[in-house]
Parts: sequence; structure tokens; C-alpha cells
Amino acid sequence: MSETLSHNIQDYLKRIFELTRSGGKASTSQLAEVLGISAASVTNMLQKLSKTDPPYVIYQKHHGVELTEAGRQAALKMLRRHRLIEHYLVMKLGYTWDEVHQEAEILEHAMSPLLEKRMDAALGHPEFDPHGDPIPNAELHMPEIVQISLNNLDVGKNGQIVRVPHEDPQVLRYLGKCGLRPGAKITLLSRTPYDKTMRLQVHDVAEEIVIGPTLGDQITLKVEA
Amino acid sequence: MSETLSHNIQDYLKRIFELTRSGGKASTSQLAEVLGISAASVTNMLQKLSKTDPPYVIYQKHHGVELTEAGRQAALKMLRRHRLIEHYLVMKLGYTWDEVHQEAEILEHAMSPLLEKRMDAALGHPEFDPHGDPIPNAELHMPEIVQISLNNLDVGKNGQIVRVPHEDPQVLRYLGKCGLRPGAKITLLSRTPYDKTMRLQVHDVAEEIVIGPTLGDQITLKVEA
DNA sequence: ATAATAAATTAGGTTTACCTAAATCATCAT
DNA sequence: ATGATGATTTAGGTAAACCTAATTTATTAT
Repeated sequence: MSETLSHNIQDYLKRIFELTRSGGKASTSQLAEVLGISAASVTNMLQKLSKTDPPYVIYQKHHGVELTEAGRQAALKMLRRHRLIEHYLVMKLGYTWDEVHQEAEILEHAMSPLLEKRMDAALGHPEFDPHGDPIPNAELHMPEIVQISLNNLDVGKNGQIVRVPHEDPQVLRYLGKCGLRPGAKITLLSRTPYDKTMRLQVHDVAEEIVIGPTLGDQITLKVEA
Repeated sequence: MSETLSHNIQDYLKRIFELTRSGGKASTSQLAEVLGISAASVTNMLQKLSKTDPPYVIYQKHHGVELTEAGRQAALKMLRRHRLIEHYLVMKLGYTWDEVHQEAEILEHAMSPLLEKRMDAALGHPEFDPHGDPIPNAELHMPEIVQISLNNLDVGKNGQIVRVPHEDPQVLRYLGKCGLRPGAKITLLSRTPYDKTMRLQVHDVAEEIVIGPTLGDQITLKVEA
């Protein structure tokens, strides 16, 4: 269980994790696509990963692949490291959000348990990275996520858009232009006491946007429990 | 010139640099020893490294190897990264000295130019790491300072302690009590011709101290070039 | 000078992870 | 139900970097 996995294997497991995040299986060609290699190479690796002593994946010819618990643990370990690194680079070394991903992609494979521990401590054991994605904790548990309306989000907290009102195409178009669409991660910057108008920052978008409580009520977010 | 070298090649070049630091060439077996691999593997790699388009080493069968200028630049780049990382881990992440070497050995290969730049800035562009070893600057020039052992310091000259022997805690404690620790500045007052016993003045400390050549050999100083 | 020893090289092989080309399987429209 | 199409797998091969065993070269002691 604690044999060291190669960089490549770590990458495969991480990608399978991402592709199967919302259930189902990952296909050979999907993996080939995200890993930037040929489908034949992927097939070879999947066969190998499904035959290790604790197998890392469950693989059936022509029917895709999913992680075993061992594979999931390994993937979560990489995910934790990746997000900790991203967070660290932004918080401590002045990186901007768009610079961190590539850097973390490489560093995560070079990170020792000690370095992970120290960065985690230096950041105060954060639960979310600067993109708003949750960071698995040291025991590899993801923070619990629940859904609430934007109106109920606490100031300073992050959330990820799940649903936006779709009745009025004009509103929808406006929100889309601001980057406020399902999947977008936001931070609530302030809420005025009197009329509950909210300023919020869409991650990866420079401008802040302002939203009133009528619209805010209709916007659903995933947030930490 | 800016092709990316493999981890392995970077390690070979770094080791050759270290082994030839004080002139001469590195032998196949020395390299096999420090790299922890067989001599046969080293021979193969040396042949390869001496035949690249800009060759990285000058290699003659049975007569050892030394770096070309291209090889030296590559080695210095790794040395800079290694020492910056060590310094960073100690200064910013609470590592102790015995923990940093292994960590840096791995991280140096995963370090981007941007990360190097940011760490360098975060540390205030240091010229020496906490060991007192010089850090090549961004243009890969070593600080114009030479390190010598106390035994080789001319009488009347000044120096700054860089390293003291760390095997014997009793000796260390004694030297520490005299103010003779890394960073301390000293002047060599005299050296007896017969047994090379030295009198020296630690700046900011009233008492002179006396040191024999056995201990003097193990005390490293920075002096002006 | 030469034989013994040590160091270095060559020869041949392994593993990991990739590749291309050819073959096979699955699915979908007719 | 069948054939076309696309996805997947198999077969055979490459490159990097390592290995052991056998051989060759260099050095050292007599």
C-alpha cells in the first residue's frame, strides 16, 4: 500500500479520478486525450494498473476504467498535494492563479510527506485552494459540501455555482458575461446590511460583480459544510 | 543550449562538478560511488554526454571526465537551485539542516525558472546559504569570495566562520562558548612556526582563543578573494 | 619487466513507458 | 440483422537508464 508509485502512474490515477468524479467510468480515449498520449499506451497502462497486488483500477476491456479504493487514495494524495502547492504559491510566493497549475503539476510529484506537512501548517491547514476547490485533509477526507443560495453565503467564504436562474435570457447573458455560470467559483466579498446587495469575485475573472438579493436567492452554490 | 536535460543527466553533471571542484577530473568509479549505480552505467552515460551537440563533458576512455562550459553552466544552475531550496526550507518552512539536503535533491529537478526567481526574491537574493556555501546568482556567477580552512588563513587577515566541525558536540559547545560559530568574524593574530598553533581574536569577544591545526583544518572561513 | 590487482569498458539484457500499424470489438443507422 | 464507423486492443518496436558478467586497460609491487 505504501510502495512508491511512478510519476506516470500518479498522473494516470489523478486523471481517472477527475474523469470519474461525477460517477461512471473513464474511457481509454478520454485518458489518452487528457494525458496527451496514444490510446494504445493507455490500454497497456490500464492492464498493468488492474493487475498490481493491490489493484489500483477496475478495468474491463472496451468498457472503461474506474479506481479501486487504493487508487482513489493515491489520487486523493496527489490532489491534496496539488492544491496545497497551488495555494502556497499564491499565498506565499506571489503567484497569480493562472501561473500555479502547471507549476503544481510538476511539483506535486516531488513533494515529500514532510514538505506537505510544513506547507499545510504554513497555510493554517486550509480547506480550499485559490480556485475554490476543496483540499483533502491529511487523512484524505474532502471537506463536506452542501448547497445553499448565494443569499445565505457568509461574507469571505467561497462557493461554486451550481445553478443560475434561467427564466430571463437577458439576465442569463449578463451573468454569463461576468463569468457567473455553473462551475464557476466565487468568493463573497461583502453584503451591505441594509439592502443585502452583494459584491463578489468570480475566480479567474478580474472584475468584481454586484448582485442584489432577488437574483442572489436564485443562485445556488456548493459550499463547505 | 536550452534543451531540457533529464533528471539523470542533471545529476551526473552536478556530481562531476562537485568532484572536479578543486581541479582535475572525476573518475568513473567515483561517479558510480556518489550516484549509487554501477560503473558500467556511468561509462555509458559519459560516452553519451561527450557526444551531444554541445557536449557536456570532455571524456577520455580510462582517463576520467571533466565538464565543458555547457556542462558547467548546467551544473551551476542545479547548484543554485539546490542551495536556494535548502535556504528557503530552513528560513521559511522551519526545516532543520539535516532535513533539507534530501528534499532539495528532489525538488531541484522540479523547479521552474519562475519558482527559482520567486524563492530568490522571497529570501532577499542571498549570496550564501545557512551552511555558508555560496549560491550562484541568477547569471550563475559565484560570489567573489573564497573559502579556505583556518589553517590556510594568513596571519593578520580577517575571515568569517562558515562551517565548524559538527561531529563532537563537546567541541562544538566549547567553540560556541568562545563565540566561534558560523557567521562570526575573526582575525588571525599569530601562528607558531613549529606546531602551527593559532591565536585568534573573535570580533566582539574580549578573550583571544587558541586553536591547534587539527581543529583548524576543520574550520572553514570566507575570505576576500 | 612482468605479473597481480584494480579500474574501466564492452556486450548483452531488463524495465518503464512510450510509439505506430494492424486487428478486433462495439455501436448505430439502415 | 448487418455493415460502416469509431473506439479499443494487440503486436511489435524504440529510447532512456539501469543491470551483471566478461573483457580490456592501467597501475603497482616485486
